[in-house]
Amino acid sequence: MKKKELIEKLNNYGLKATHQRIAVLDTLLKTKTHPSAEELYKIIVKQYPTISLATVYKTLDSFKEVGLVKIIKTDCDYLRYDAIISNHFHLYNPAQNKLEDYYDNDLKNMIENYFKNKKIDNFELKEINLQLIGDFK
Amino acid sequence: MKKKELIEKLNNYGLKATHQRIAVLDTLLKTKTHPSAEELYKIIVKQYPTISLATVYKTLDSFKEVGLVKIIKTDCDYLRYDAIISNHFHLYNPAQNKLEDYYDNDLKNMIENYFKNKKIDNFELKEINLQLIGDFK
DNA sequence: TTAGTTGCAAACAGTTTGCAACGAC
DNA sequence: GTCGTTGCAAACTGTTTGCAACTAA
Repeated sequence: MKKKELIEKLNNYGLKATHQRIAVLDTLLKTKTHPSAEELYKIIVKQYPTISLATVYKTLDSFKEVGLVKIIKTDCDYLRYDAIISNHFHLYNPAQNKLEDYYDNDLKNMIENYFKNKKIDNFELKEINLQLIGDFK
Repeated sequence: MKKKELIEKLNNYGLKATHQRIAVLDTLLKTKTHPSAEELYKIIVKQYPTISLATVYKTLDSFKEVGLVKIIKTDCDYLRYDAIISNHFHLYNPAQNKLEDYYDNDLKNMIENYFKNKKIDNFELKEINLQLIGDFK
């Protein structure tokens, strides 16, 4: 994504387009591993040596607040971030600590249809959070 | 569950039946809210004033190692524990931080059948981790 | 110009660890 | 008696915060 587009995206979400935010958003969009704040920081600091880890945290928190990213929790002991593109699931392997996106509209539709017919007592479903645990081959 | 049964259960899983472990297992089985280590500690310490928080952590970790409990991660910033009884899903509300078991064999079978026919490329599915996010009424 | 953002260092929360005393087997 | 477990305090890790300096709009 070009710098101009990144700025536009930030503005669309009501955020000032600072260098730091542009760098974080750019890096997060480019990184497919669902990185932690620290991982993002280590990548960004190479191009942008004055950025601080706290800023990465604050930036990710702002992004989360406006809905630009989601937090993913896995078995590992830090938060991972997911730049939101569309509704999807995750594949995860605890031993490798590897997390991948999994797009499957059939599965998504199947589950959504299931809950159109079947209502859960005393619960109004808003969102489905599905992690598929297994081994990458 | 009676004390005798608790001891038996611990032994079956290869664990020495100490007072502390009996208390933690007993409390965890009785508590339906999927408590954190600290919550369990606060309950147990009333009956057993000398137990320490570190012991609760160590105990829960032993339980996890042998497969007596599972860790559940939600939006909240501590770990919650689930005494394993059978395969089930979870309902979760982030605002209330409320987590409930959700048993639904139809849903479970539907998803399992789906993956009998549809294989994921380069991934061998072992386990399904499903959280239903929404509002309790 | 100014309200919001950054960077630093210090604080924080939940969890883990080292180790001497203890207890289950 | 032995070896694993406990309890304490201290350490650790990831994350958050307070605040003065800075900067995008």
